[in-house]
Amino acid sequence: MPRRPTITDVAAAAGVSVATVSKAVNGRYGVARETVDKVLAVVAELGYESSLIASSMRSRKTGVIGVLVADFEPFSAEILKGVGEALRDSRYDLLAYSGSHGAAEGWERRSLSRLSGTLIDGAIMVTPTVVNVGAEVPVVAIDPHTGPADLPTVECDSFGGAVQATRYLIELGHSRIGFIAGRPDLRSSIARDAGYRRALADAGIPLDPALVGSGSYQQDAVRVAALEMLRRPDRPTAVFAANDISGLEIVRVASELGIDVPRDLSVIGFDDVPEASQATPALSTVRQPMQVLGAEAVGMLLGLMEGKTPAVTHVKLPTRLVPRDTTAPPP
Amino acid sequence: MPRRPTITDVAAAAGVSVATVSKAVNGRYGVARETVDKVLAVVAELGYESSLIASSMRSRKTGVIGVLVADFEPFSAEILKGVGEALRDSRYDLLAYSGSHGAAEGWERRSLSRLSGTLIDGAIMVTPTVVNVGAEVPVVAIDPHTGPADLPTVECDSFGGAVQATRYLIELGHSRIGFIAGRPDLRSSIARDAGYRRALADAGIPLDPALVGSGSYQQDAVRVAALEMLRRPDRPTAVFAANDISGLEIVRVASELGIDVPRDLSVIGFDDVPEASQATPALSTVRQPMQVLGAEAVGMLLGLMEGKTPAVTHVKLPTRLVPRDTTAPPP
DNA sequence: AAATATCTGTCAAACGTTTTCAATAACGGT
DNA sequence: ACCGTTATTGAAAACGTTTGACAGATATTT
Repeated sequence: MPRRPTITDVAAAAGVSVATVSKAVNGRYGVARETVDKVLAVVAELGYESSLIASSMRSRKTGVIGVLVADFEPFSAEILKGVGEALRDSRYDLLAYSGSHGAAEGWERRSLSRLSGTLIDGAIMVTPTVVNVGAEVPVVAIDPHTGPADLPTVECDSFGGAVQATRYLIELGHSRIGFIAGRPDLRSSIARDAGYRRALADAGIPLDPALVGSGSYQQDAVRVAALEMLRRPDRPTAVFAANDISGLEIVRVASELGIDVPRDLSVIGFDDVPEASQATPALSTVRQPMQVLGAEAVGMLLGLMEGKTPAVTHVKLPTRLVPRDTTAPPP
Repeated sequence: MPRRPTITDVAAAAGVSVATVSKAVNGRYGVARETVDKVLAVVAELGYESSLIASSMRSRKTGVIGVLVADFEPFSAEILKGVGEALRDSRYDLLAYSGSHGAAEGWERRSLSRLSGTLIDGAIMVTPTVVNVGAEVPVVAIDPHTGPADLPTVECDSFGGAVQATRYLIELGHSRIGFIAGRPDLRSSIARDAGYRRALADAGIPLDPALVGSGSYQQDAVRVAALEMLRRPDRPTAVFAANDISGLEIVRVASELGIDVPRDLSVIGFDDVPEASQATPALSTVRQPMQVLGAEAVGMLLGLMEGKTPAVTHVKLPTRLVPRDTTAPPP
């Protein structure tokens, strides 16, 4: 059990004081060139690395950024990827913390308070319900579905994306366009609904309430809504789904009903989850640049951590239309 | 900026010494019942939480377990989920660290050495190439593709799973069964190959080298191999792919060649990635219980951390056959 | 009533750093 | 030779906690 060498060991081996070692290692001013070299040589030889704990203790900085995710699902994973990437060449480490499942109400706040100021220098929350944080460290929220509006936030332009998707269907020639909504309590979901209505209104197409189903982002709810909508004699020729999971389910339902996609029915989703491109036929959708979301959040957080109040505290990233094989002109 | 209260604040407010507070908070023996109550009341009132950093400093324990993942992809995410779940009711926190991408060779070792003994009490490695760790903390590897054999390891029974899959095809009545291999340098890949051969041998079916293609787990390599195999006049009636990605690609190739799956060709994969069940037709496969992998690793690691040398250092989890829509009796 | 055991609580020393400040050495200018 | 700079180094304090040794006070035994 070779004990990890401490700064004292290095100091002894190099014949200098610990203070000098510390300065040399951290590149502080006031150490002779040759002393630095000598110390560094010993450091290399002994394989010394300063203890994150001990240095944090003194300097009140841990060099760790915490990401709170509700769960390790694909969406969070993509964001984590982006965050990790963005952090790669900063001097920060990434601590991903999942409080998911059985956890009692309010775990976000508790986790945050437990970690903040003691283990992390800043936090990014990727949790649907964002807490009104009383944290001692800067916090940025990614795509919060609900929560206080004063928290610095990075999200996608759900409204714009929905307009884009709907308009695309309109431009293909569709005029009977259905919509499967998401969970009515989520901000993004509401925005997508609004975008759909706006695009319709812009094109002068009246909204037919019979073509709006509620899916709640849940597979069976979507199935029910889709079945009902597609069985109508005046069924839509195209459907916009508030997310890809819903979109894929609609395609499945259509195929069960013998409706050919995209010949008889166009379907477009939202998110561009990995499954969307894997499916057959590949789902047309609106891409959320999730990795960019993460990166953006990092940029914002780093700014906050340096004490500067950033000009913008609410970033909205543009979405991109990704036409694939489930959309075509109406029959 | 309300400074977070320290143990000193609590001690002052409760009119006792810091030592007593520490003992009360940590439930140590030797402090009167009513004193504990008094202290705890103050703690609650002030919202005191001990500094992870400071306590780690003294007690040499951080209460954090690190998971090193190569990348935040679905596979890792599932494992993280399992690990997080298993850690939920232990007193440990989870630190996920990704060293992916551009990182230079050997990042695993460096990250581990940087974190170990200073920020984490134990580590789980979910990296293809596992380092010959000189870490100061216990380490468990999950499904290492390569690396030293003396490291405690948790993995799936690739061999058994491959036997299962192949035997299943045989039982359906197939006898010309192809195999698309994975990367020849990975342990799991080799085991799947061996399992395939074993099942064939057990059934007295001679191995036809023409029916074994090398896919390397890469989409285009799989495509080439599959094309070649399926264009043969004596093409197989079933194919076992070393992983789902390969399996899905084979289905795709088959459909391009006008070969109906599963009527004219059965395909079975390995892993049960989310896409497998989403695809149409849904891919038959062999499921790796990834969340269980994570949980198992946690159990092992916790044991190691308590100093006990566990009876088994190499756990092999059973896989489960998941028949879906790409397998059927031969024509 | 004395001796001893049991219980509580406090003191002070660690843990490995960083950082401030004073001490020393070296140097150039007069 | 002396003094004022400047460059380099080391001593010591601080960060917030845990913990072992110890002292005082009660309670128990003889």
